Amino acid sequence: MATTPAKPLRADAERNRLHILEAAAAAFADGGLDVPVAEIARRAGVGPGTLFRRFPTKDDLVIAILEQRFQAFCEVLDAALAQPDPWRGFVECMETVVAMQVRDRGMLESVGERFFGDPRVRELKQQVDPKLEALLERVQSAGVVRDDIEHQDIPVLIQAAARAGCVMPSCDPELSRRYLAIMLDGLRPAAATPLPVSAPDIDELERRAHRRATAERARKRAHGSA
Amino acid sequence: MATTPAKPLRADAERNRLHILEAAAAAFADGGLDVPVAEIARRAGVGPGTLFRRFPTKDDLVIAILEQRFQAFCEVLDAALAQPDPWRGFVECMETVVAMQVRDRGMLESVGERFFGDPRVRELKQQVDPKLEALLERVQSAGVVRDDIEHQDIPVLIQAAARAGCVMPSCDPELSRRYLAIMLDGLRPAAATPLPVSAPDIDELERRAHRRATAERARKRAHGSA
DNA sequence: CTTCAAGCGGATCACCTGCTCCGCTTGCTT
DNA sequence: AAGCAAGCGGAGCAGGTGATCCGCTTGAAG
Repeated sequence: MATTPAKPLRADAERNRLHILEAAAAAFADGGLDVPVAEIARRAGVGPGTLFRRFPTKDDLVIAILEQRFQAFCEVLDAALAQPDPWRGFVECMETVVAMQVRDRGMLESVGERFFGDPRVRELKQQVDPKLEALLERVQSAGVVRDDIEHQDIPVLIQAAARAGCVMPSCDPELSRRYLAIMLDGLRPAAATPLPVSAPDIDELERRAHRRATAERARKRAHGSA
Repeated sequence: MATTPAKPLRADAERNRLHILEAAAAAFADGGLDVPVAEIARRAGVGPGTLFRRFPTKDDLVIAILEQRFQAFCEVLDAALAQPDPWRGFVECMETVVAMQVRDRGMLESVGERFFGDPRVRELKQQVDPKLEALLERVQSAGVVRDDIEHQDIPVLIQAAARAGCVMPSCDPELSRRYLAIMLDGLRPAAATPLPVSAPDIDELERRAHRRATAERARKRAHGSA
């Protein structure tokens, strides 16, 4: 999909593209999305000009990295669905994904914060959603997860657990397992007190976020030209 | 403590100081810590110069606001401890504090992220810690919260729940109640599967964070002068 | 009322960051 | 080997932000 749809890149250019992607993935993972583009270019051994010809915007670069991450997410979900024991599959999936997020500050910041509502990210999510629904349906049918959980809750809980293990600069995957365990216990039918609020309408939230972002951008342009 | 220890401020200056604090509290609450200082000054109806004379650094301003917030937190804890039913006191306290955090993006970002490890914030936390321990001790003695929870877990869970309701730009206090409810269910003794990881040593994490921040600052100065 | 230091605020600096431009280089084609 | 377009990279631009400086204003003490 992202691989050379029209014109085959020159050999050295393609090599550079890969270097950039590699450097960006590493930089975002341990520095978050705030790492300067110049540093990514330096790490990749190219000039800023080269980077920006390939990825005209910093956002484009982030999205490219996110595509990789979502693909990994998909694979984890498939593995979970292949597990014979629904509960074990579910738990292992949650643990793996949480660990992935903790190790990747960029992912953490982008999906839930800065790129929430971005159309390209929404598309990536839609690719994951059905698998998520299947995973939840399976554990609920087996009676090992309470019925008032909905599939939109899962990513929220994943992010919450990941963040809990990320009390700032020392992100600790181990620690997040502790809080994930508490949340998982809260998902069992035994403990369930009825939930006080219904699950979020993610679509609506995303639309709102996107509208707001667009409006903000428009406001800034207007400010500039006025 | 922060109130005029040495020299009484001139009347108009004191008035301005209060305006600044008010404006900063509002701005941080709904814009996060990234709001430009200039905008706070504008909202307060003063010039940037005035603001920086009173609060020489943006950080100083943030800390001043945090002092207020922590005091409010203390009051909520006292109220919870006054509740005759331990569990109800605990739950109401958690719900209130989570709601406070959701409504105040600045608090959310500062305590767990940007100011984690800051000595002044640590001091504020120490003022809250004993109350937190008492609150937890009470529910555990009553047998309504599992025993393998430790007091350091509480702020982490609060932050996690608050963040869960903050899927970016539309922070929704209602939504965070849903996820807090799940976590609270996970705290009941009934559901408890043994926790896989021990509670964080917050002190150690804070020391590490502070050391890292100091090192980073030193690195930048060196870069500047070299 | 006079006086004067404390206070004010905006122009300005220093710096950082995303992004662009353009003269030079380099891989592919014939 | 030669020619040329695709590619390169660094100098530099635009804009935004924290912080400062300095000439003017104003509250309050005598």
